[in-house]
Amino acid sequence: MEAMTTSAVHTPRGPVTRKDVARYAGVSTAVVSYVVNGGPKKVAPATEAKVQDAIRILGYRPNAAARALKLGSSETIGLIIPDNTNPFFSLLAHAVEDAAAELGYALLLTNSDGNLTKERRNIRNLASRQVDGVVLASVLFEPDLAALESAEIPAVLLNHGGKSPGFNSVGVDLAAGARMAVDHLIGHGHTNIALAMGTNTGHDYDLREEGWLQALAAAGLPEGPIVRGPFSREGGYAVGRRLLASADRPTAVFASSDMQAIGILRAIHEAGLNVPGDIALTSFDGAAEAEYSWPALTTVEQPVRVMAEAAVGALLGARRGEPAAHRTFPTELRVRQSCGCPAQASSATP
Amino acid sequence: MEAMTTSAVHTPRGPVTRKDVARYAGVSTAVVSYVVNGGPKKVAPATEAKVQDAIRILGYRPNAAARALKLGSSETIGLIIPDNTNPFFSLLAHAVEDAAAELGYALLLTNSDGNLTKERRNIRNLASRQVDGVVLASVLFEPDLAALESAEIPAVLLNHGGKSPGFNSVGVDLAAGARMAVDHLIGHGHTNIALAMGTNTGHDYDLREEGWLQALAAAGLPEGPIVRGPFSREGGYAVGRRLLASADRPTAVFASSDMQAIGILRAIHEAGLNVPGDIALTSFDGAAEAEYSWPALTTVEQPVRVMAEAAVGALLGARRGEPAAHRTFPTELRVRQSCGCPAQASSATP
DNA sequence: GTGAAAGCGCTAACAC
DNA sequence: GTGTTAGCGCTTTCAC
Repeated sequence: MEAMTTSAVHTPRGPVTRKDVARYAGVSTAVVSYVVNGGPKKVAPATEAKVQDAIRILGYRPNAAARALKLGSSETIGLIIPDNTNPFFSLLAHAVEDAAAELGYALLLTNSDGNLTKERRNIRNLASRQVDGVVLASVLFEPDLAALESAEIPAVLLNHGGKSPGFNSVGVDLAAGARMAVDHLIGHGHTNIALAMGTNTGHDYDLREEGWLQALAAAGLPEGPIVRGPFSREGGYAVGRRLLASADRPTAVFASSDMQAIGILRAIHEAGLNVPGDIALTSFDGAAEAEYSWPALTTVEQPVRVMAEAAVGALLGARRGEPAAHRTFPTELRVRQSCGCPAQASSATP
Repeated sequence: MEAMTTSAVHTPRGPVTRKDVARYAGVSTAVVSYVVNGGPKKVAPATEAKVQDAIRILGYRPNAAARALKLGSSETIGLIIPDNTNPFFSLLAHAVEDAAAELGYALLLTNSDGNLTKERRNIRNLASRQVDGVVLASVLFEPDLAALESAEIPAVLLNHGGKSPGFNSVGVDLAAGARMAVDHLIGHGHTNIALAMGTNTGHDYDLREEGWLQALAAAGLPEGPIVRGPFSREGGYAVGRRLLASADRPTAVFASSDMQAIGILRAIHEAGLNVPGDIALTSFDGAAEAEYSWPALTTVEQPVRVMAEAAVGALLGARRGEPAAHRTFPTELRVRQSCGCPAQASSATP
């Protein structure tokens, strides 16, 4: 007698597949697909209910690998950044994750550690994983996207000048942002304004440097000293010490990233000097950390969330055949105290 | 005549598959597999060379989805954390990514934003994506792992007391770490030591609180004030202000995370008070940011990289049938200046 | 040492 | 509205 086989149906061995659901609900596997995906065919309400019950009771979850194989899409996007430990990139990663999740995509995170070999390996790895797109903050100005191209995987470059036609990119106007920060310092009456510039592996001329130059020139001010070092707290610290030791110590400095500014701040404190009294400081990025340094940093904020949404949008747009484009977003000056502006009266009451 | 069909072979339409490689190399698809995977069968050196050439020339990259479907493993692990923007978690994410990449696994990053609904959704999502394991820093003390269990996906809980037998977990001895931090403050002569405790969604009694209590009791000191707030800079700031406004203002405070300490530091600075002169401070986690605050934070450092490696190891071990276990790692006190210790002479010379 | 072929779970023609 | 079925690209058993 077959009467007891229902118990076997209740507990299929191993993971539950669409076949188990179909059997349990007494329908074909196609119908299960239609229900799960809401199409492409319509299903009678009664049937749908039976299937939904079966899914719930059996605890069925579609196998994403099978789906990816069939569809040629993993519903996943890849992110390649130098270091997700850097506040700017961690914010970006979070924003990209949110934007992707919103559309049902998951995020594969990879760090290149500013290392070209790793970046290449990550690109290849993501390509073989059938990601539907890659957001890349490259070490290089012209990254090697061959692996992605041959797999027809769209990519979007981050904070890239957009000089490579044919590639999607999103970024901010670095020069304009830098000008804002330097102009603000000029507005405070400074005439000897240094630049602490971050150094990248292969990038060419950074437009923040140009912005600094432009602002100085426009105000008829002489070029201040330039110090260069890594985009990191440590890099900023080293650069800050050099600046302090120089003969014509500047009265203000524009740092190309918040992390560098944080390091510079430490160097200044250690020297027993005061910010902004002895040296004023502005920087770039708008990291959360910049709001809690002492004094709080006046910084040029990048609209990271908007940029992340645009990046994910561009990726998915590219899949639908939209042409590559460069999208530039405006930055905003977050005025705090490191520049010399007075502290706002705190609205919080203890 | 078929002579010219080679040109068609050279440029297979669409993505290159293992079949194209086989045809080009004049072998069967099985042999291509053997070569790509280094087994399970041996291949003659000459044949192998032909296949490797074909792979290179055609630019073949294995399809991970097909492989995942066949093998039942995506060679991917999932990470669920409250917020990858928090330095502790961003460091963890980086370390997990490294440990996973080392073994050929990729990392699917998800943020729960401290939100139970999102955490659940992320768990289910990762389960359906056939991840080979999940590292979970849960909002709850007893997360709902049903989706993972039914899919037979191992999980490892992070910084979980290890009270749930049957679950893998990795963490540090929170009480011992807290004791270290508080003992150090006691060593500086403080007798009124407050606790700034972070609040989690569903976690029960946090052992850092117990450690603080134990240290005080062991020294015969009275219980200091406790203030509670979110594990964030903002939370710390609010809590700091409350502490400063209280009648018997403490002369020292132990904060349960670096982020809170950063916020407290701001509150103290704004009040025109001095750290460590007026109020000494120690905290917990060992974030990079703690080294660059002013003054630099004395903090209990968690060995994040080691923990990440252990977590990934446990996941893969579980796949091989190893029993679940709780691994506890030692913390270390990074002595800097917020506690009252003198600054080390800096070894760097500008 | 090499090849043929079954089948992983799913989608979407196409037939009814 | 529902069912049948052909593959997506890969791994691996089994035959040779």
